[in-house]
Amino acid sequence: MRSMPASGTHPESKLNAGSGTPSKNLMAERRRRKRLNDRLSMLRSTVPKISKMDRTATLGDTIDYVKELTKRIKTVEEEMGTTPEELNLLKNFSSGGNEETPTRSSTKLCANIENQGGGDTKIEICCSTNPGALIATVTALDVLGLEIEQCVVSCFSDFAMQASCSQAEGKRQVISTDEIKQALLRSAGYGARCL
Amino acid sequence: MRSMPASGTHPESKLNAGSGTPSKNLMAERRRRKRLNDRLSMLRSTVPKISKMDRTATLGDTIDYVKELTKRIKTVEEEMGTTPEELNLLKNFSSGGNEETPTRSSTKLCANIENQGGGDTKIEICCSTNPGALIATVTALDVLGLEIEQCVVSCFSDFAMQASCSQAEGKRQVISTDEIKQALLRSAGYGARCL
DNA sequence: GATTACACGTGATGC
DNA sequence: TGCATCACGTGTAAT
Repeated sequence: MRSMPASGTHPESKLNAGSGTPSKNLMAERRRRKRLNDRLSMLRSTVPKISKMDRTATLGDTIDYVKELTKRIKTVEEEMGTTPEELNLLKNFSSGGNEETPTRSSTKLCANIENQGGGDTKIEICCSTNPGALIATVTALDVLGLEIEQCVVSCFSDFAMQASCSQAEGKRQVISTDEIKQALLRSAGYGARCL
Repeated sequence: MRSMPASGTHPESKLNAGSGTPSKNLMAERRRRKRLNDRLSMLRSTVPKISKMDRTATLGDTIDYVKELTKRIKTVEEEMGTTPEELNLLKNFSSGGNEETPTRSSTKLCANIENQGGGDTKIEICCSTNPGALIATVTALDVLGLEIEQCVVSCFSDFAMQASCSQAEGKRQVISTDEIKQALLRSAGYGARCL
């Protein structure tokens, strides 16, 4: 406890005792110091791991904490980025979606969508086998609000999938077949791996 | 630029000019100030958003940044908890996994797993249609390191899926059929909805 | 020219 | 005892 460091001489120090504009600057410095100490206290209360009440220690702990947080953020967001392609999908959707298909040159990738009327849609997609293609496609359909009624999947030399879907209630209705195609190509071509 | 604040009088200040043990403490204070400034610089280089080079501003920005980071961590981790059921699955796995199957009373739910040898496994699962059952099952298989080679899905009155899987390389090998069954029942019965 | 921010040296205080 | 940390008042450069 350092407790009230004995401000010693009250305002008006030795040299500028009688002048009219004596401690203008002094007061400013006092305020500055106070602000700084307040910030320091806030820091101490914000950062959980405070080893000592030292100024330097506080700053050091803060640095460590920030680094640790950014690290965690990074890893977690990486997992988030690869695991559910939904976010990327949604983003690509809201931002127009027809920039261009990222056709991942030199790997097979094609899709065929047929609107059967009555909210029913027939899906065919085929691409070179990549881990996660199936899960990405299923997720993409889910995001699009297309419920799979029946599907057949083969993942040997290529990944091939045929599915009959119905438009889920309450989801974004009236999606064009082309939108569906773009989304599926995107997700399947992405080749993102889960976990 | 505040640039080399003119240290003014070199070591040996006005009062302790001739004494032998004069500025012992002085040096210490110098070192202290240096350490503190170093920490401050490290902070400035660690925190991306530095509005001004002020000491107080630096601390303030740091506080804001830490708060923002913790906030993002919190929200992201919350999303992680709900969106991919993988984490729940993995947790259930590492913590024994055989507490009891949460058999979601009054809804159909059954699975059958056959080990075909050579890392090949035949999966059959059937449950009352619930949104997300397919995606949950596919995700679960992915987490288990089982790559789907072929599968057939029907989602009309019930959700039914048959699949031939092969053990993915590098993933946790030698999973018992019972473990697979438990995991699948869990995920399918969960009925968790993505997004 | 007034205000702001900093570094400096020093005395005080707790380990 | 010395060693570390702190608050203080002041000089001074930059805005």
